[in-house]
Amino acid sequence: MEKYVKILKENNMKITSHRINILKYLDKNCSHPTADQIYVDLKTNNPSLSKTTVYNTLEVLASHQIIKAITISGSELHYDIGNDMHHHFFCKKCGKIIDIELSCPNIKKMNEYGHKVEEIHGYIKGICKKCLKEDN
Amino acid sequence: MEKYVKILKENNMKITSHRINILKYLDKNCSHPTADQIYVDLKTNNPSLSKTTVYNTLEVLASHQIIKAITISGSELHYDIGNDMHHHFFCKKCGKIIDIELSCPNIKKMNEYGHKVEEIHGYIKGICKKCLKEDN
DNA sequence: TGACAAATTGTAATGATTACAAAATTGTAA
DNA sequence: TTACAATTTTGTAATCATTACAATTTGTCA
Repeated sequence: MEKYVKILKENNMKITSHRINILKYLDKNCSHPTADQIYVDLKTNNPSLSKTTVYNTLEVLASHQIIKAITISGSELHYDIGNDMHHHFFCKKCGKIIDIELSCPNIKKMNEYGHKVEEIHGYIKGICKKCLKEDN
Repeated sequence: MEKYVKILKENNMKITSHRINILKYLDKNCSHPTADQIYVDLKTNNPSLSKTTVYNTLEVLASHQIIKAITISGSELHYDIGNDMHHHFFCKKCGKIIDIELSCPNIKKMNEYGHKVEEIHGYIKGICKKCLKEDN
């Protein structure tokens, strides 16, 4: 059984080609795409795809914690297939989102607050290495 | 010289009553307000205030690092007057944003990446203590 | 005070996301 | 396989936060 079918089955979601394609897209593209980027890219090979379906699918996948909505840019959501825990860097100049392999040991202390923790996001903003160079 | 006037002066910003009021509002209300909340609350005593002015002012204050735009909710920006470094908890049920006094020691490692770091955001999402209780 | 740059205003536009109802598809049970 | 209920998909219209813009007003400094 295909990897993505398995994921959907495990989460009691019906198997549809759009869902498989979106999952596969997120898995293969580590580029933190937006809903629109996913829509445009998949639309070429799946002309029947509707943008609402992309939004619906991302919403249901996120609610099952299969993917994660990244709010770093502040203007639109980006999506990440949540394999390992990592942080994100956002370049204020070029808008690129770069993975940062840092883990915060203090997160365990969150339990003391009494809230139920479901997601942890570490966002760092500034100017990326590449843009810094180009500024000279 | 008043505290807020001083902040504006230090940043070469013209002194206007709207700017002082918005700064004061953010300083007194540790509630992480949105632009709209600030607008509605200040409008009552300052009928001439325009919503665009609130957006402009928040934008320029943030660009001077006097305040910080919090992107935790994903749908609208909240603002924090950045005194000390702290993280934020977002309740997915009631939408409240709660300050979390945690600091991540690993952040120093960010220098190794070569990016210029300007802001650090730690977001934790889940269900807050209060909503957990009410669910029973 | 006068001049000029910067700030403010109100309205119109933008852009991401959501609401909704009709049509299509999936999974299941006979 | 067939039939049916529940879920998914579609396309369009609405929503809501934010931005663009041009006219007007205000702050600052000589």
